[in-house]
Amino acid sequence: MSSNQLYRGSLTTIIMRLLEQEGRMYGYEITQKVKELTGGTMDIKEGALYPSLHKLQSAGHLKVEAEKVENRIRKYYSLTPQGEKEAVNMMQELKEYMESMQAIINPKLSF
Amino acid sequence: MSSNQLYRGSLTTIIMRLLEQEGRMYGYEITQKVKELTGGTMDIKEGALYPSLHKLQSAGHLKVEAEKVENRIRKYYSLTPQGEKEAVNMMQELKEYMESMQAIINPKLSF
DNA sequence: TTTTGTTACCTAAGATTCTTATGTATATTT
DNA sequence: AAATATACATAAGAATCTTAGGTAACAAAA
Repeated sequence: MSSNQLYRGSLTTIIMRLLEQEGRMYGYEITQKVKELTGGTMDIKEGALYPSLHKLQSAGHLKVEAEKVENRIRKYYSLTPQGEKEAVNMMQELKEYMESMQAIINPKLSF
Repeated sequence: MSSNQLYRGSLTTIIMRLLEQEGRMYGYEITQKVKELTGGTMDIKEGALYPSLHKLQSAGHLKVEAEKVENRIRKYYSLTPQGEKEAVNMMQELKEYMESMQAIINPKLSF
């Protein structure tokens, strides 16, 4: 009981999961990847993304490397070892949340 | 694009869905039903539930009938006709959100 | 050539939605 | 007599979002 992220905080889970899969991404790339994967349904706002990245970084889950590409700065983020563990936890919590929602919206008939 | 409830607001969706299924429920009953359906994983807090019920009511999605049962007041909520429509919308949005999350955490291999 | 669009970062103000804490009251169980 | 369960409620604070703005480089269109 009680350990309920419920619906909030999916953005951090999305970030962590994408970095787990891709290894290394920069902020803008994350917004584009999410649009691509969801067929445009999800639109990560920069006003939400950048503060989230910074928070994950200061929590020690992400590390950052700035690079100049075509005369523009990119900040590449990747998981720290601690972040790898956290990513696993977040995925587990998301899974539980999804299963809980399924149980509510589509309950097993008890007979 | 842009129409993203994302993860927020699942509580209202849960309330609307349960009322769609059960027809008529009171607040405390909702908290117990959610615990039961999710095996205790989800614990709806009263501090979140009651304000949500009141908001849904003033939005015209719910109607309420107070009854005295065993010398205690219960407030039974049910969907208004407008609420029935809204419940369908919310379920559709939840479905899209769930599919989007699936697409992100478990992307189809493109080859 | 000026404006618009894309890439790429950022922050601040405000809105929304939650948790925690607290309160009232009745009934049952320990 | 005290604790637990039932049943409602609100307020303060925390967390997470949207909206709106800002900087800057480059490309394409008007």
